[in-house]
Amino acid sequence: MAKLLTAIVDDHPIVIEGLKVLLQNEENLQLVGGFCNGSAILSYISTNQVDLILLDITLPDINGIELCQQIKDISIATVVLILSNHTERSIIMQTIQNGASGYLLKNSSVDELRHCISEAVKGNICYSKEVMEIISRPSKNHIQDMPRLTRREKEILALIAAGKTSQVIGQELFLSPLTIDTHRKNLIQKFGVKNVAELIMTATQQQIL
Amino acid sequence: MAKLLTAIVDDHPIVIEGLKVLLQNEENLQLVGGFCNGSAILSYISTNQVDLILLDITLPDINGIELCQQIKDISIATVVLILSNHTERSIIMQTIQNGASGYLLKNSSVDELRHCISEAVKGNICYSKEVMEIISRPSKNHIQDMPRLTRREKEILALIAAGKTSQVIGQELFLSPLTIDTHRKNLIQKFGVKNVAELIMTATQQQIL
DNA sequence: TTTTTTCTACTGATTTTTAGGTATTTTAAT
DNA sequence: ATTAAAATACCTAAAAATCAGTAGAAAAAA
Repeated sequence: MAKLLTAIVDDHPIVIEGLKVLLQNEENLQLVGGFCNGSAILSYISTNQVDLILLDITLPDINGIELCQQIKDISIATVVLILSNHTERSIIMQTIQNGASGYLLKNSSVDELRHCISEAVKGNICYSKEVMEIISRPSKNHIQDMPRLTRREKEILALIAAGKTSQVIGQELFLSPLTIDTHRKNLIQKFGVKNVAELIMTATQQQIL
Repeated sequence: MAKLLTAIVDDHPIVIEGLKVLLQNEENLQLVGGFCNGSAILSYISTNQVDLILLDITLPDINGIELCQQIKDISIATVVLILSNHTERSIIMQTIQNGASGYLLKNSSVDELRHCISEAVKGNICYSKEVMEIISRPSKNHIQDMPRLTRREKEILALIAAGKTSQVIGQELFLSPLTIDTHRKNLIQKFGVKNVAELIMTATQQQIL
């Protein structure tokens, strides 16, 4: 069996170097490189074969969730394993939805990493212990998932978070302030909150802002 | 010259392992261990000599900023170098105030890490390039430091973030709603924002909520 | 092409917040 | 013991947000 061509994508050089060393002794892995951003790995896989990618969510250019999708678009056979610090249920789910084969937190043990890699290349989906708990029994912080927001809603949410009133937002977007009020109302309803204070709080917790 | 006895404190095993390997070839360093939490390193240094500690801010038990102080209380000669992801000016300043000899972001290059270690053990304070920029020319996100909030203000800020109105907060704290309005006003003024939306946004960005 | 979703805009009433202040009491620090 | 800071509470008035609806036009999906 040929060695798995493996790439690491993480914005922390130290993590990349660390993972490289940790994995260089693995019998069935062949490291092809470490990448600090999304475009680097995308351009690499367009011309080179990569069997396995260890992918971080937080990257300087592209969001890891979308990057996952783009990787699978270019190379459907490449197995993507997420290695992230984000503990939000919705983020985990989105990555799997976008074709990832597993999700580990960075505080996973090295054994867990090894195990998940071997499961993932077998075609199974694999989570680290802690992630398994997050997706199984939703605890206090992970009760509600992120509501689906429309483009306009996201735009207006950001402007509200910047402290702008409906009047001002209306002027900026060339819309009636009454329209902004409607969006405001819909945002509050979608998030199931009582007012903007709670709205902004919830949205930031869910990484929307 | 004897080798520097060096410890790594980070809640990510992968980072610990990575740093270990990266530093094991350094001539003048002798790694004494990796620690996943604050109490582990504290109990270690009470009975063992440690010359240099690479310290993360986010830890499962104790906050790294306070841990830094506690380390220096036990062993004033131990050099502490912060290795963190937090880019908030106030956090950086607090660690230095608490006795740290330098601050690096985790996306620093390995060379920068080496350089900062050598500077720190010489007795100098050393920052990575990016951190230097944060503390030198405060950019958009780091303009204002965290204002000093009183106990009451923090308490009320949290209740506002939970979506409660002044009426409700007043009832809960057995205070006049007018008093809550005053605190609300003071919070908005202290943070230099226009309304609660921006207040909550700013407060979360500065890790106060 | 039809259906559904999103975006737009409105009415009217009510609640809440914000802006300008002032002022007394309590608590903490010197 | 004195000073400074924090916490309390109030007034007036304007601005903004929230609630509870409806509804047409545009865009996207089926």
